[in-house]
Amino acid sequence: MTSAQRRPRGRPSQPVLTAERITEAAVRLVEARGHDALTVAALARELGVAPSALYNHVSTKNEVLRRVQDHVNREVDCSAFGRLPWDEALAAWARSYREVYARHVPLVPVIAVTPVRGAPHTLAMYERVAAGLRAGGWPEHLLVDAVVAVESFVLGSALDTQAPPDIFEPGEHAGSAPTFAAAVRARGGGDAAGAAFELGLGALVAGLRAVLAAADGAGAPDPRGS
Amino acid sequence: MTSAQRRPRGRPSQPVLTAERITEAAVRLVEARGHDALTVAALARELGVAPSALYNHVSTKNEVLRRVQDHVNREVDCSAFGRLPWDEALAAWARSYREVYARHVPLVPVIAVTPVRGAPHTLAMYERVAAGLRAGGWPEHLLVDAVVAVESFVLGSALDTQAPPDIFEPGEHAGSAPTFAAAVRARGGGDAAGAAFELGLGALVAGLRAVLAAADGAGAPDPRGS
DNA sequence: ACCTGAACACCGTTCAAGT
DNA sequence: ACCTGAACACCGTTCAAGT
Repeated sequence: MTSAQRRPRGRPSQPVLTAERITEAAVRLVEARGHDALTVAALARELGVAPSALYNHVSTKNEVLRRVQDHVNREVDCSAFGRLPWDEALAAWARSYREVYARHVPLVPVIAVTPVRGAPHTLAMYERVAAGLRAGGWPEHLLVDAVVAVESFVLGSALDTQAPPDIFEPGEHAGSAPTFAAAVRARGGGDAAGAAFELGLGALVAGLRAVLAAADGAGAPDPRGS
Repeated sequence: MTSAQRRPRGRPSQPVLTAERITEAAVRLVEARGHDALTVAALARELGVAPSALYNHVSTKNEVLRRVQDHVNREVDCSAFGRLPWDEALAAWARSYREVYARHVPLVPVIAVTPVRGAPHTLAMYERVAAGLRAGGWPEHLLVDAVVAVESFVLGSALDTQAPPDIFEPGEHAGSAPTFAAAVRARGGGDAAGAAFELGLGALVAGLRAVLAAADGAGAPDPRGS
């Protein structure tokens, strides 16, 4: 069904413009010069064609973005599932996921709304996560919600990596926010976004353990410890 | 220091263009016609001036966006702090926060990187949250990380509200993702994004209760229940 | 001090014309 | 079938000229 297959005779000729080639060029461009550099004009330049030529193979720039996003998802490491208990594997997946999207922040709003059909690598990632959670005892009906919850936290945390280190410095209005200002001062230096992510990830995964235990049956211990 | 103060004599004259007025007009525009309608040209039109006139009062469109974001934060309901236990108040705050940013999705990447200095309403929100958590027993050094963790989850969940209902429908590649496809089918219909948010919020808050209990002292029960 | 109007350097996208 | 080149309808921003 590709245009290569529709080219049955004659010499192999020159490399042809395809959606796949456009995606690869877009990934190259983003990796080399960042997301701001990904314009239709730059993409066409990279491929040695006129900008309008691209529209014979993709219908919109957003389609290119969706293809890039699926491509980027291959970088997310799901290998911990099957090797570690589900909760540790989930945390490892979340760490890798966040790291990848911290390098591709403009794709965060894209992945949040892009259907998995037509995004094979994204689908493959979810399959590995789902299989790992099922093997860990998660019931089918809660599984997707649990994945989405972790994903929401991960993507929000990926955005947070872009915050300047002094984002919470209250400046001139410190007097009107004494409690918060003191808490900001008491916060450890260094990788603040990373510390918040680890705190939240630990809490979220612990809470999910409790959800699973409660779903498993009434004999499970009370996770609140009260 | 405002331009009104620098206008000591003469009649009150006509309403003057100020950063505050520009912000109000921007909020009006967004509320009436959505974020896509917020262009410099439309904003100038709303105010009855030439687009270039705005640059006498704000240095960039992004500054307008930051001002709108701070304004929007007033809508987030923090009233549960002081009225309810910290964990319930935190959950109520998170629900309101998500709801507001679900209506202002384009502001999500803005709030994630905007310093609180010069954002008085945002700072006031954090102060109420911080005071509520302190009263609930949270130590200063963990407080901001806990808030950031919840915020990351909230903002990710706000993005997730924009996902189409069939975002996880695997389509033609369902065969390569049987576990995930089955879990998607087993998922309840209705407000899927809402269900994932509530599952994650419950888990995150439960996990934070455990973090606090562990920080409070060695006598606290083991949250894992093992 | 602050507004206007023209201009600039971009965007993504369309489409008639070519081959 | 697919590419080029010109054009379109926008963007945000700058700046000389006015008052």
